[in-house]
Amino acid sequence: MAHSESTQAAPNNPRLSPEDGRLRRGRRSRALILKAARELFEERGFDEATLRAIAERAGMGASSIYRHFQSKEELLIADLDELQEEAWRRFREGDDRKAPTRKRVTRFLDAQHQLLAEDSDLTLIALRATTRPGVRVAQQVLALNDRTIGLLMEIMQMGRMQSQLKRNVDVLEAARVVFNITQGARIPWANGLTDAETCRQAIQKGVDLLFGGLDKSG
Amino acid sequence: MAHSESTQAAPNNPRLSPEDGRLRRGRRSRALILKAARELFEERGFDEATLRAIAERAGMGASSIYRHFQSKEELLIADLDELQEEAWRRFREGDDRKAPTRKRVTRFLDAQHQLLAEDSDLTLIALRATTRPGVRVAQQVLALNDRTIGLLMEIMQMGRMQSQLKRNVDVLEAARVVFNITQGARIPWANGLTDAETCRQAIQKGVDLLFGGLDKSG
DNA sequence: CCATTAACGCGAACAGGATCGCGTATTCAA
DNA sequence: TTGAATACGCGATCCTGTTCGCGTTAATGG
Repeated sequence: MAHSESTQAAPNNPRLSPEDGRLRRGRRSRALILKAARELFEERGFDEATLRAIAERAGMGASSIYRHFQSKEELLIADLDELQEEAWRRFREGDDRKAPTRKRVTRFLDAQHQLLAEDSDLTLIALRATTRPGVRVAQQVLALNDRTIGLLMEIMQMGRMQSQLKRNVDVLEAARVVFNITQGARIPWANGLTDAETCRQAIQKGVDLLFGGLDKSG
Repeated sequence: MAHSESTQAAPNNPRLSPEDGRLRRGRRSRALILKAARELFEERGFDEATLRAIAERAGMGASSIYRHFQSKEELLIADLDELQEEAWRRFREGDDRKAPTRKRVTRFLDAQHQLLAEDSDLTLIALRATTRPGVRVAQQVLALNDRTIGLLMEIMQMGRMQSQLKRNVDVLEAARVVFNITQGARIPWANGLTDAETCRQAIQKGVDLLFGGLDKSG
């Protein structure tokens, strides 16, 4: 009585062994759902992929999906999570911590862009998700974004300590600006108004402007 | 035969006088719908305001709304349009064309913020709308955004000609960055994670960073 | 007058995301 | 063995944005 924290989905009973038969079946179902969802998102796009179709391909009823996910969008951000990890991994391998800060930032953004460019849907839905306050998926995406911002901040913090950047810059705010530049640049792309390369260049230009500044140096 | 351009909504028969009784009734209905929609958005928020409730308050059936608007979101961007006009108006009156560019930009952004701060829903839905490619409302919002970017560009172009800004800055790209800073800063606010003043300051800080640059000047 | 043509309005129906209540399977404790 | 607890699965149902087909109203032209 009186413990209905989350609406449902995602069991969290500490007394249950991870090898519990119920949980194992659950994990398998979850995997099947994700697989089906990814395939259908790829084939038809997010909005055209019906939950009922996903469920059918996963071999279950539509309502069962809600045992494992709280919303359709969560099926996507599961991917987003992995994709970000991958972007960071690619960035870190081959990263030169002594390279110019601007270069390091660009390298990270390129790695991220390369991955996102393969799936404009993901970008779009992630953005859309943040426009639904109260829904859990919004907070999940915002948390992911914060992690990205954190990484950018880390890079710039290092640059500031090496006196590559002005001493008084607020690295957190700077990281946010960089992030917002990327987000903004992706909207026209995800809407089919520009291609991936143009999007990449827009990000590049924006970052260059930020680093160089607009004011005539005096 | 074969002329179904728009799905429907918005008559455009040049042979009809604007004083045509049908059109007049239509305009009245449109106004009633907008009034009801604004009230309900205000009272319950966008997502909680049902089309059926809006229609009821407007004194008609829900489906009739689609004679005048193509989607629920269009009920909002009608406001967005006016709000932007108002922001520009407020900015222009009392604008000093010889003031420092950074100051002028800030003034405009403050004027805009002051209006948007009254209605976080509007901000959120406008953003959400741009994540729905193909739907007309997306293009409408993108067009409005472009107009804002255009105004910012205008301001900065003037600053560049007065040698306040570096000669080689891409003012269009700079304007986009400024715009993206504002958009990004509003997301946490619209999600209830920060208050309006924090949002304003974030925009302020971001713009300052952009103008000043991150690189240690050399 | 009457036929034609639009713009309007409406109730019914559709579609798809999400919820509910109930039944099943698995585990553990007594 | 039995009973409680818990994770799962499912069909029915709800909710709401949107579409459809039909009837109504107002102007136009012969």
